Amino acid sequence: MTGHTFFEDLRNGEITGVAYKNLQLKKQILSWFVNTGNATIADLSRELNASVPKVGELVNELITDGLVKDYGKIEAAAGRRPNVYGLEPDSFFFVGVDIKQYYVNLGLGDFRNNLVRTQEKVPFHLKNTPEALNRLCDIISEFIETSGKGKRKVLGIGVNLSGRINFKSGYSYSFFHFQEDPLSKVIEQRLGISTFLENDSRAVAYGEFSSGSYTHEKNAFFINLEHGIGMGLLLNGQLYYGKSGFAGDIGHIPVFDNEILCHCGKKGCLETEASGAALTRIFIQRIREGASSIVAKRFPNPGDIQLEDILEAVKQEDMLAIELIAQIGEKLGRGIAILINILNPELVILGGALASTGDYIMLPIRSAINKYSLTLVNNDTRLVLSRKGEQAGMSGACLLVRDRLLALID
Amino acid sequence: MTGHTFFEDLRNGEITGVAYKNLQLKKQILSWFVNTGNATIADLSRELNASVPKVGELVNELITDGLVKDYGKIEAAAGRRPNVYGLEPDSFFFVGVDIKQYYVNLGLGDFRNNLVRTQEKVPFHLKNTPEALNRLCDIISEFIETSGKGKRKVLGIGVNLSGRINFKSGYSYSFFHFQEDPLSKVIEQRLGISTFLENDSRAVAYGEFSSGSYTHEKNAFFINLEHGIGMGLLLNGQLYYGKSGFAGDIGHIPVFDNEILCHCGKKGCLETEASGAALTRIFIQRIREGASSIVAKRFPNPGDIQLEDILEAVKQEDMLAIELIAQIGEKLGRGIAILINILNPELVILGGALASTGDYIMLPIRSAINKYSLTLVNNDTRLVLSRKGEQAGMSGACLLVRDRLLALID
DNA sequence: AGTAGTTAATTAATTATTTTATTAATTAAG
DNA sequence: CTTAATTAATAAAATAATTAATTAACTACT
Repeated sequence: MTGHTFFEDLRNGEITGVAYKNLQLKKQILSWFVNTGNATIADLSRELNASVPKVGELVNELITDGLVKDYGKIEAAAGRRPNVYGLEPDSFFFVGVDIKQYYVNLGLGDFRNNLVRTQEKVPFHLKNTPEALNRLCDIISEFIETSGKGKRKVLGIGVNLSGRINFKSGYSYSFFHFQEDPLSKVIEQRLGISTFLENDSRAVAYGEFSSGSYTHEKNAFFINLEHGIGMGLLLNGQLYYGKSGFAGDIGHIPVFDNEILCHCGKKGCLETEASGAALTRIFIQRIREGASSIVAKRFPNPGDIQLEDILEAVKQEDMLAIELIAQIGEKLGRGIAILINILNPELVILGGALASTGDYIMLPIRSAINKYSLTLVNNDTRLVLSRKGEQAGMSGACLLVRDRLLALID
Repeated sequence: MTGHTFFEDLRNGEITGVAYKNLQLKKQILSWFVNTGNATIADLSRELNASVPKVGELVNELITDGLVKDYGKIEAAAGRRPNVYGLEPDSFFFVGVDIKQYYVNLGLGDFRNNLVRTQEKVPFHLKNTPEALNRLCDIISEFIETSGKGKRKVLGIGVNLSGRINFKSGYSYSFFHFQEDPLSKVIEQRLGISTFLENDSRAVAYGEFSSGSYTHEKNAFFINLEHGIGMGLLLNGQLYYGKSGFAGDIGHIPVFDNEILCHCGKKGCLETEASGAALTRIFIQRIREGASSIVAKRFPNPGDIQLEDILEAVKQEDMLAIELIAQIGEKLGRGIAILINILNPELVILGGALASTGDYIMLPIRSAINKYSLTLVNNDTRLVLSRKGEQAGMSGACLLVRDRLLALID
């Protein structure tokens, strides 16, 4: 016993020798609780290759720090019943902020990946101005104050932003890059709480991968189908960033021989024909060419039609919308087939607004994958729709902050 | 001191407690020597967070086992000079077998990644028959016997084979899959030495990544340009396999809208227009259409022209060959641009037969990458030519066996 | 050349951890 | 209802590791 708390030790870079090893073992214990769930002293001792008294001592210290809880005795086939231990959900909390184009979702997550409070679709217009940044900070600040847990109980804030993000430096290259300091530091100073920035698709991906059904998968994609196309990659069981954190940019891979200029400045990007933006563009064009659709009736000016309207129309079985979403799916499938051939994943999760059309987009994607990727490889790959929807963004942001602060990931 | 050698402990799965921890620390010490080079006791103690006496004890045990060597004292700015320790090259050896279409390269590698003996271009025709397998075993067996080191000194054999390989099970899906047992086991039983199978491009990639210049890179591709296109991926500092070991299949990603049937059964594969095979096909076709080339003179029947002849012609500045290799490069570059966008690597190494044409293929690739991938992302990426050539295959095979047997990788 | 200042290696002392033994808690069988 | 069997938790003993102290080896400066 050093008398220092887990977090004090963690922040102390000078820690060596016995204290260092104890800290490492504590991290392993917490990591086990996070990834595998509750466990007995005997379980931990066996799995982490440490003696029972040692594990018992460290677990007790973690209980003293408020991070771990004794969940009481459990059933046993025979013999004395063991106590199980696990994370203490009420010890500390994390705030996940999921920034969309026209609104923000905020979630307060506990240690065990439950969103104890959420505030969805808070009006906010994502613009690259100091005013928008101020407004964002105010929204987060008010959310924390009204959450009733007290600011000191909030260990960290995770912010999901679209575009290229370098999470290590905390810089955003697409929004709020008008000051010298990295964005994460700016928010941190405004709110007085540790803040981590993350690419939105990657954060959602982390939420999906860490939640329930998919914790055993080691190599997976999460494909975020909104106006643009984003992706989060799980490779060898780790979130993959690439050299500067720009990995996963599937939207701008050159796969078409078209002349459509993408907003990235290049031609032939996947996004030009297989994104929500492309769907909207093509839909409006077809309406203007005289195609019939239930959407057309509601909009005297076809230019006013939004992506949401088209997706709504799919659900109402509008023929034009269904036809076009299938086309988009077919093209997306070709892009995904490329990835499957290269990375041989076990799981592909489709999420984002377009994924809400269910089989209408999923089946064309599946058939394109079968057509364009090698059977031996794509047989390994399960294709599923996200079932978490908007939750995944907030939850992923909270999880990333938790796991970074506990130094379970780097 | 348990009295057991490192390898005995390693094989003993039942090992627990103190002995287990000592074994782990020994692995870390060896790993340090492998990846970072020689070190003093003090260095190791600092880096591995273990005390000086403990490290000293374990290093001495490793010396007793013959794995580690005392390299004597080194210079120091002040104070008593430390002894440095490192791998003992002569303790054990590994055999790397690089199987090509019409020949085999064999190399005997020591603990420090030196090929102490090689036997290149041993005639061998890669066919999917028991006879070919027998001949292969004979070749390996003779190489070991004539190497002069004694069979007992050979710790393992690494075999590189093209096509899809599952290294964990030891199965090959493209060659020698006519028996029930995995191929690695068959060879192992024939020769009496532990054998590991690996995809050829991945093995070469490992050789390149582990050798000298590129040990600091964490995310890199090695692209193997032969008749087909293969790739080895290093992601987050680890060789990447995907779910079943099929990752890296860049040759069959669908990027063209052509009608050329690939040998994989699909259309539009990158290989159909951007491989050595495509180069040969197009070259012959152009000759038949009446194009002039120095190669044409040597072959009354254009159908007899081989890839090697065309590559030779490039070096002699044959205009047709140069024109076509640039075309191939441009198309390859587009495929590589896709990968760069998705994986944001820091290094791309071009290897294989086509890479021997140097700038003739490299420059078109580079310009296509600039054209098709995002500047922010491709600025991170260094594109280089392999300088190891045929050596990389043998060396990579040896390294993979070494690191697997030392349990440095899994 | 001698000495102060450094750093390595070794040894001794101390601290920490694991192992073993013991006690406690529980189930199932007789 | 008692006892044997089983497993957990705790305590004591034995072992092992670290830390601190010492000695050794070397440099540079006076």
